[in-house]
Amino acid sequence: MTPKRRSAVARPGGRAGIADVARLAGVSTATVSRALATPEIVSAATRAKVLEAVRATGYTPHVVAQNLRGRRSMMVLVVVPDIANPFFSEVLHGIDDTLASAGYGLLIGNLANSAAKEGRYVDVVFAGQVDGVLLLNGGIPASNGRSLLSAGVPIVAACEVIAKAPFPQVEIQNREASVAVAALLAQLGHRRFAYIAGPRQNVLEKERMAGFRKGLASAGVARDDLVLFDGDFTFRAGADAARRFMAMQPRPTAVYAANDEMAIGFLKAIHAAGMQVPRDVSVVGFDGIDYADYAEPTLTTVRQPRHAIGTTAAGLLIDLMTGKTRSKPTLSRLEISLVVRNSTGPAPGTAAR
Amino acid sequence: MTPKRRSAVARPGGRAGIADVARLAGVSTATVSRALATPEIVSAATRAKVLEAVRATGYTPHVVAQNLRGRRSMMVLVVVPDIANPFFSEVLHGIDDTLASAGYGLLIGNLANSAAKEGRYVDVVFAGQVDGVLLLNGGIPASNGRSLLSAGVPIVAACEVIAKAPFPQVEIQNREASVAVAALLAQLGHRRFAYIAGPRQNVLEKERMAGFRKGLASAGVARDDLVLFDGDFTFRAGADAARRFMAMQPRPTAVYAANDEMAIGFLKAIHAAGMQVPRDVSVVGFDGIDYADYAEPTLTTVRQPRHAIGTTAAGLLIDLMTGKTRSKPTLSRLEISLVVRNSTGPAPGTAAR
DNA sequence: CGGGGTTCTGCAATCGTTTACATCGCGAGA
DNA sequence: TCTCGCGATGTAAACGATTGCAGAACCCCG
Repeated sequence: MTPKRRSAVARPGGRAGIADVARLAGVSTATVSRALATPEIVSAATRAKVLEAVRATGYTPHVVAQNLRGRRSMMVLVVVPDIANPFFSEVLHGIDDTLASAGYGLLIGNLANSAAKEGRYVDVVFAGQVDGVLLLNGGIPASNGRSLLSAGVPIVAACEVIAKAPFPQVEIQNREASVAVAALLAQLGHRRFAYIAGPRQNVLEKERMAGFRKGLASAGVARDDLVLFDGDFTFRAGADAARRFMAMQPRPTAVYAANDEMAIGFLKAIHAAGMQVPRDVSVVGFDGIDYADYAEPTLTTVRQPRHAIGTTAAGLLIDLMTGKTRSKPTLSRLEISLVVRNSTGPAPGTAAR
Repeated sequence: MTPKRRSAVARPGGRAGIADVARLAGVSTATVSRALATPEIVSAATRAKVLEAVRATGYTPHVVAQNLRGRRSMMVLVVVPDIANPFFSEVLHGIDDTLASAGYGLLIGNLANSAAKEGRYVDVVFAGQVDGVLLLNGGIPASNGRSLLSAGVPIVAACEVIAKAPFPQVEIQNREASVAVAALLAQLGHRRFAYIAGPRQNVLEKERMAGFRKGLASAGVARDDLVLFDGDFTFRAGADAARRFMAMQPRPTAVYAANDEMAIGFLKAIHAAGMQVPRDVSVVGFDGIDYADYAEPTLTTVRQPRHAIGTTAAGLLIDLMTGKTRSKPTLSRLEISLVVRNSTGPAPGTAAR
């Protein structure tokens, strides 16, 4: 008889749908929907009936269906170079906090430092799976000719700024911080320097190196008195630099690394070779990861507001997604602070002041 | 005239839909769908026409709509205690690798060590937003009375095993490893020990402590010769333990920490107080995070196959989601290895052998 | 008692796909 | 020639919600 009959409480196999609730409450599905989405427009009596039925059935709206109709997914894609990097994981944390409290879910696009995966995430965006994208990778991903830009989805970039990008970006004062590092070291009496670089095409790297150069120049240091080591932001790169450093004669007395991991790798290797920090050489890092305060000796570094970078970027994206603002190429610059710890000291042969 | 007419190529405002493709190719939407999903059942000529139209329109299937019809979301929720923890981020990496290559997206549920957020993620699951859940937090989340278990979604747990859970789990040999640590230390001549614990209710903590106790007992160490420090898996907890350690007289000669971060925090604080490792005290950690090899001295630790934990768990979940297997309470145990580095040495007063 | 305005509710279209079922055309076997 | 079978395609009903529109019920007032 009753064709397509469903149990009044819940379908045998699955979850309760809005129709089940409607039937139990004796109203239409439209009313159920309204009772939940805009309670003020249904009568108190009806609302009570519906809520009771919702309770009885254990109904939860099916988000996928809501999204389809509403043409939104309440989901944000975050493209991150390396999820295992402690710097990014803290930024992610900030992003998650802000997004979650606005009701958005976080879809993680981990590049694992292999740019080839970018295409996959572009497809995700074109497939309408997300309402916005947060780029932490310093580039605009593309997939067989389609740029992410043409997907018509709000975008915000953070950490690694993208030149001429038509959307808001959040960055920190890389250059200013590096100038300050140079000033600190010069003031301690250092005259010969080394710099452990990140990947050369990386924006952060360029800014940090440029700032360091500029700071040294203002301190009257000759260009020749700065030696460069190549690196890739890993512990190992720092250790490798240390080996090359040890082979030099005379050696620089102060080393600035483009991030903390390389600085710590350097510290470790230099120690193993029998040198003392900061007696023989001063070392400065960048980022302010937790571990920097537990290195031996504790690392002087530039502390980035990692959590704030995340919340700021996420906030900008939410404004874009909700239509509160329109996408414009703006640049938010967050302040950083130089935290001086025990890996820096007076240059060898200088009287402690 | 033509009611509801759409541009033949793409709607002015938005993306091309399957109807646009169908119109351009001169076939029905059903055929377009089939040409893309099951190419072998459409004629070669039609297939070519459709593919050409797809190219011309730049059509990408709308995943949300596909999901609605297919009653799947191709999305997995991972509940992780703390995304910023380097241990978990590497596990996540493994999970991501496996899931991504099977076409699943990764939805991150970061607890940020505040269990209150659990409820939110349970709701996500009940809302049909994910096809499966990966639990790394050692508990089954619930939201106002509804347990995740009743959501009818495949679940796999990893890292922190959940007692009597009705689904597959992946863990490592915590107990065996701790026995091995005890044996190593005893063999080095140590007789008085300290253990820096994790949160007492944590399963890993219980296993590690139990194993250590067992190992010490087999080595003939009296129960009184083990002192316990409380901790919570952070650097700071290790440093705090060190302060209490320094105040003791006589002091233990070997310290085992339930994870690497605490071991490194301990190392650091002990050093700052003027003691030498391993001359005055030996230290062992657990996890094998990258930092451990860059601590001063390099840390002896138990290395977990973090990436493999992730891939294994994800693999089990995929089997469940695709119906290849049915959920059963199984336990996969992954091997770990003891990596002996420079933070361990003969007990003070023992002749180096 | 009728008219006009609220307030609440229901009907049905809609979002963009997939897919069960029906249909069509065509070649082959009877 | 009729029928059967089969491959290729189209039609339309899902999937599970939201929402524009219109109708019903009610209230207030003249």
